[in-house]
Amino acid sequence: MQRWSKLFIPTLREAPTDAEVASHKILLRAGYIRQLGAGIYSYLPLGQRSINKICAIVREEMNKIGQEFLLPTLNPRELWEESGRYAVMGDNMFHLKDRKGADLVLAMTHEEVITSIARNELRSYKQLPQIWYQIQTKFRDEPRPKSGLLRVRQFLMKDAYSFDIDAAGLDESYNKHDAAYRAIFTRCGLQFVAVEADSGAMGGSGSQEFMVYTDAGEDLIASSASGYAANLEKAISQLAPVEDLAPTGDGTPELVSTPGKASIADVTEFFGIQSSQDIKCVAFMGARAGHPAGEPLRPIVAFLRGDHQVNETKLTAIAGTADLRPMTPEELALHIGGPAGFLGPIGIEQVMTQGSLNGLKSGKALDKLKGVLRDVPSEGIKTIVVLDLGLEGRKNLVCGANKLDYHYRNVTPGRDFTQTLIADIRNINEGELDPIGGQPLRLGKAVEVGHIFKLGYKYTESMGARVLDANGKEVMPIMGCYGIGIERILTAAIESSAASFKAQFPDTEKAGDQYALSPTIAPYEVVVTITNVREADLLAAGEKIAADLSAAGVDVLLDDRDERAGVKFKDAELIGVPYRINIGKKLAEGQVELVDRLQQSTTDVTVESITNHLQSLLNASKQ
RNA sequence: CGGGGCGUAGCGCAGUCUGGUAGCGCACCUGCUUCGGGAGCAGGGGGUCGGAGGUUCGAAUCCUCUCGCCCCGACCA
Repeated sequence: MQRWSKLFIPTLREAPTDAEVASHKILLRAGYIRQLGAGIYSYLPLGQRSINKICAIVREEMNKIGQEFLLPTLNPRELWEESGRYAVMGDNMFHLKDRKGADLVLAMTHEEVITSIARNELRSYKQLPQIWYQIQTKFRDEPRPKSGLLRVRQFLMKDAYSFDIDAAGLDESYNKHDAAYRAIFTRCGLQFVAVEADSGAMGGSGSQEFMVYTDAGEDLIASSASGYAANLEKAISQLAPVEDLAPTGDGTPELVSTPGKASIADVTEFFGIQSSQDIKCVAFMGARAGHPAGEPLRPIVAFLRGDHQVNETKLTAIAGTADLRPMTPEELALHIGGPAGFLGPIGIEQVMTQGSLNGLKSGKALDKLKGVLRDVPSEGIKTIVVLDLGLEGRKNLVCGANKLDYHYRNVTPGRDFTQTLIADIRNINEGELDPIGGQPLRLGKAVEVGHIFKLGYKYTESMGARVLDANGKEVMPIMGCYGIGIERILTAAIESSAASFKAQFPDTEKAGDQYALSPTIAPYEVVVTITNVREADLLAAGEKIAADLSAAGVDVLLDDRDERAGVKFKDAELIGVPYRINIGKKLAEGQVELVDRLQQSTTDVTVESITNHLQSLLNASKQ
């Protein structure tokens, strides 16, 4: 049992102006954290207790599948040069020199350190599989730290790495982490979704992010009732059928004068059509992925339905570029042949047309095409034309004529123009149906609390880790990596809870600061509030109840401060503890009040039964 | 790195335009009263105005430089 009167819990009545998001304000006001610099925070006793509880849960679950390490954060620069990440990380990594002038870095993650241990120690397939993890401070020189503990430069991360002899083994290690992560987040009281993630340039075979919906998040994810969930960068949907326009005249493309009609809205109004019956053109220049700067940029033109938005991550992956930027007017004229507002697919000189690669949509053929695109040098390259899947099979569309103040109608893909490839390159929209169960998709901001990723051979190859297999042949172990942001669990829990309180009491002035944590991660499971410590009966009863609870194994905080009841109630709520026992007037009748902040209920319980009553509540919450 | 905003007491803010040597609320300390939803009255302590330089008889206030923090964007294995 701990006594509030002896503790350091510096609560604030008002939040510092620097705090913008709910969790940041709450963490400051509740005395969990204090800021030292941009993206650098001290964890005060309450914050530390909560963090410790989260770490304990992570350890318990991770110990079921792996072994804990403690690894150095101070790393020699050479180690990161070996893996090739020294250059990749650039300014995102903190650099320093020791007294001899040797270059050191502060580790952002521990793939390099772990792999160096693996290559030195692992010799045989008999030593595999291994799952190694650590919970440590990581450093990232974020270009823009923000939102309290959500995006910081120094933070705790649980990082795990698996080494397996083959892909089947990696699948197993990956699945173990999937299960462990679900257990961890559930025990922490989080409502999460596991989404398919963009595996980036590495093209790994599997990658899942564990996300918690909150407006403070920086990612957009789509999910539906049938269990489909994906990052917007990966999400696909079923499109409702769209009625094609009836052909006019002889049904072939017809040039129409459309003076000044440069926007989708103008054009659809002019023709009296839906935006889904119009073709939108988005034009980019991009550097070929994996090639040195200085190579000429390549033109990439995307065509989508007028009511759809291009997803640059998808387009980047498809086109094999490292990045994209919009074309300048000069580039539009050169590569497409028309002015902005009147761009269209007819007449573009493409990198490849009508070839065997044309029209491929998925699978190995698509991968092959992407490979080919990557291998085409940029010198003198013709335009790469990408048609979004949403336009496949459509007829009699309206599009720009690549001529100022003119559009075409009766344009049919495949008949009137071809493309380099057809692919999914758009953002899904909320309300569209998911691809597996046909349920409406919900789109929302979310924060990433965990990520599991099939790494493959990236590090074992570059850093030279080898073991002998059963045939005595030297093979590379295959790796997976798996991260959890410890502070983000706390932050996400606060954000979610604060948001639901706010939704419930939209009018309450400070609803944004109302929240409650799961007892599993709250700094204390219960606060025993003696409403007036000057009344000997109340004081004695509170002491006894707190002592009993403590003896029963409950993590209890006794508010024995000589403060007014209102102050104590407010403080107890501020620190997010889910249960509160009020020792007050009803004691004369042998009763105390149990306030359940998660259920938002208050019940009278007899002094004799309060310990058992609370214990059963706590046990239920741990299921 | 681009755009915007802000640094005055522990927290929230006023004062800056129109220079005259710093003020309010909360918090803190003392006393009395009060005691179930951030108490009342009285008294009190605390800042040299982010930093440096300059202009001036005189600078929180004007000028120059600089440091820091927040927000939007870019970036984010």
